[in-house]
Order: sequence, then structure tokens, then C-alpha cells
Amino acid sequence: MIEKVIASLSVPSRREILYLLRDGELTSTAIAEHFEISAPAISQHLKVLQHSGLVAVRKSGTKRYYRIRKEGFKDLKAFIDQFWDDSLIRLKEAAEEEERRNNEP
Amino acid sequence: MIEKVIASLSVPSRREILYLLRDGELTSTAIAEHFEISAPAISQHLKVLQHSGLVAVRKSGTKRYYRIRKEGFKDLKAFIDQFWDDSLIRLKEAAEEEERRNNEP
DNA sequence: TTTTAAATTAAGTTGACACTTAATTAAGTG
DNA sequence: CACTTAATTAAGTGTCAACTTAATTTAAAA
Repeated sequence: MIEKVIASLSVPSRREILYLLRDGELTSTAIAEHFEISAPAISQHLKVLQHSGLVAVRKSGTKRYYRIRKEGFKDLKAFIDQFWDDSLIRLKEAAEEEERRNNEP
Repeated sequence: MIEKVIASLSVPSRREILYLLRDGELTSTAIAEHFEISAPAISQHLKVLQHSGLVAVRKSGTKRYYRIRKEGFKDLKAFIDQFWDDSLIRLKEAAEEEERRNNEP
């Protein structure tokens, strides 16, 4: 799923949609009002965000309320943390830095 | 920079390169051996990863040793954490869930 | 100084995808 | 039942970037 999650986030408009949804759920139209691009474009973005698991939707009459789906970020967070706070990396880095200092005085 | 970081991560080959570099620095050729795509393609990926700040390079003779640049992940991590553990979101979610239960019995 | 090795730059091709407008579905409301 | 509102699906277009092969740079070895 991380594939789809990252692809979702790679488009500025979609990140902007996520920012908007941080303050609570919004309808497709309400979201579209914040953009210059067309309503269908927003709709397409929302579909991508749903398929990647980053947003969820709730229907009520003709309206559809979109909201952040927190768990959708889980895998990506884990991916990043591998590089961010993996102690193995820190050890490797330190060892190599040490070696560099020794070999190129 | 988050723009470039996410773009970097959106390509499977580049994520694979990062995985390889977790175990320590590697030359361009050593990296290329793990892939089916051409050496120039790898070189281009490495350039993208450098420009996004996710990898750094060290020259020694004709060889170039690439390594993870941990700090490069910082901004993206912060971005994700906004959605992952922002207490405001949790409160909003809880409030809305509550409201949903009340309005649609 | 020729040759080899390591890696890149150059140039061109192709497929994906973020848009657009137009048409369609679905659910109220007069 | 028309009409409106909310949102989507359909279909087509243009751009961009991930590849390719060929050529070039740079440093070391023979």
C-alpha cells in the first residue's frame, strides 16, 4: 500500500486536500472551493486518496463527507522511521565516518 | 523540500536504492548490480535522491560512495506526524464520530 | 600515453497521469 | 414530475519524467 500512499502524496493538490481535512470533514464541493482546478479534478484526487487509504468518506443524502483516515499513514511512517531512527544506520554511519577520518587525514 | 523528497520516494527503484544504502555506503556500480535497469538510469536516480537531500556522496578516485542522509527525512516525517499524532485531529475525529452516532441511529 | 574503469551527461522515446469539458447518476425540493 | 444540487464518470489532451543507447568526463593503471 505504501506505493499508493506515496503516489497520493506526490501531488501538491492532494497534500493540500489533506491539510484542509485536518480541521475536520468536508464535502467535495467545500474542498473544491479552495482550489482553482475543476470539481472533477478534485473528485479524481479524492478517489486516489481513498484508494490509498488516506481518506474515508461518509454519504448523507447527495453529499459526501470526506475525512482523514489516520491509519493510512501508518506504513509510510514505518518506512521513514527505518531511516530516521534505526539504530543500525546510526552505528554504520558512525563506523564509516570513523573510517573516513582514519583513511584520509 | 518536502516536494522533492516525496517525488524522490514515489519511484520504486529509488526506494530500493535507499533500502540498499541502509546497510552502509555503496558505489554507483555496486548499486546498479542489484537492478535490471541501466547504469545511467541509476545515476539519474542518485542525482534525484541527492537533490532531495536523501542521500549524500563522497568521492574517492573514480569512485563515488553514496550514503543515506538521515536529516533529509526530517520534513516528511514532520508532515506525516501532523496526521498521525496531532491531538487536534484525534479530538475532531472523536467529536465527529460522536455526532454521527447521535444523528444516524 | 594509451588503455581501462567508474560514472556521468546528452538526446531522444514512451507511457502515465493531472488536467479539461461534456455527459451522467443520484437524491432531495417546488 | 420537472428542477436543482452534489458529485461522479467518460473521453480526450498535453506535459513530464523514467527509461534507453551513445558519447563524454575523470582518475588511475599498464
